[in-house]
Amino acid sequence: MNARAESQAASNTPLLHTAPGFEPDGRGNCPMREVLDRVGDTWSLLVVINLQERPVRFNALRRAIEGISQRMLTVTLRSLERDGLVARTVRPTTPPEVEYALTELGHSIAGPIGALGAWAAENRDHMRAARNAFDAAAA
Amino acid sequence: MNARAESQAASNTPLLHTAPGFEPDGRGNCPMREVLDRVGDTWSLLVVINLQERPVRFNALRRAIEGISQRMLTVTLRSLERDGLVARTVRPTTPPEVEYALTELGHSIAGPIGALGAWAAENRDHMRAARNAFDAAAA
DNA sequence: CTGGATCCGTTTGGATACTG
DNA sequence: CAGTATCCAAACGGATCCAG
Repeated sequence: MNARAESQAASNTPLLHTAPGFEPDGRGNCPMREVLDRVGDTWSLLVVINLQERPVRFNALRRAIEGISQRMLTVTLRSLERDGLVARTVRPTTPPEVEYALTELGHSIAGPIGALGAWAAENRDHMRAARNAFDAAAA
Repeated sequence: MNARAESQAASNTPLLHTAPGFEPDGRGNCPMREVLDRVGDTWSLLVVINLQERPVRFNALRRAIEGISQRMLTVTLRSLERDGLVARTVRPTTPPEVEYALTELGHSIAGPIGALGAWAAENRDHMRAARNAFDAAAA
């Protein structure tokens, strides 16, 4: 089969977005992309994981997530709240106490995230080894 | 319980990185972060999904993933190859044919990714609604 | 066909200082 | 305690041109 015929055959078998969550909606947007655009940033998943056990207050969360700046914690929490994954509760005491908790939707994403986390834990060494091998070969 | 006592109690119960894949390794790096740093970008997961069924050549992949630029496809494939998720095979014909396929490691991550994709498909409307409600409340 | 190289606008995110 | 506002450097990513 020559190159042209092969590419012809390939175009007969729709290639893209065939897995669940990847079907485009007509304007090139697939659900996966929308979700990644929202929780695929540096901090969102880490925040979700840290809220899984129980509600946590702002500065406790800040201390828990090593390396996050105050600004990014605020921004991340607002984004998660906006998407309905996190609920924000203010108790008007002095000083004010603001508690963040996962919503039902937030809890529901913890499963898939956990699956990815488990994969990460199992395969980090494998990935590191592959990376070292690749870099060694390039040198 | 006052604020100090509460924060004391909180510190007695380790908060961070308690889920699988989130335990730090001593230098603040958790597996999840490493993985997200590698496949959490705009295109990596889409490339993996598109390689799930069968190996695909460069330009077929380019056509399949709507919106990806030539440069980003190259960059993304190199990154996935470096991490051992994708294998690159060159057939020295004229014109050259370069085929990309998932490695065993690449196939193993398709499961967790699929779980996230399924969640995305099920909950995209829910997230959109939450977002609209939030924006409406802010206005 | 499969890229590499370059240019350049956009976005991300850290540091810092200030507020109720 | 829980933010907000501003500044700024680095990274991301698209467009374009060139090459084996």
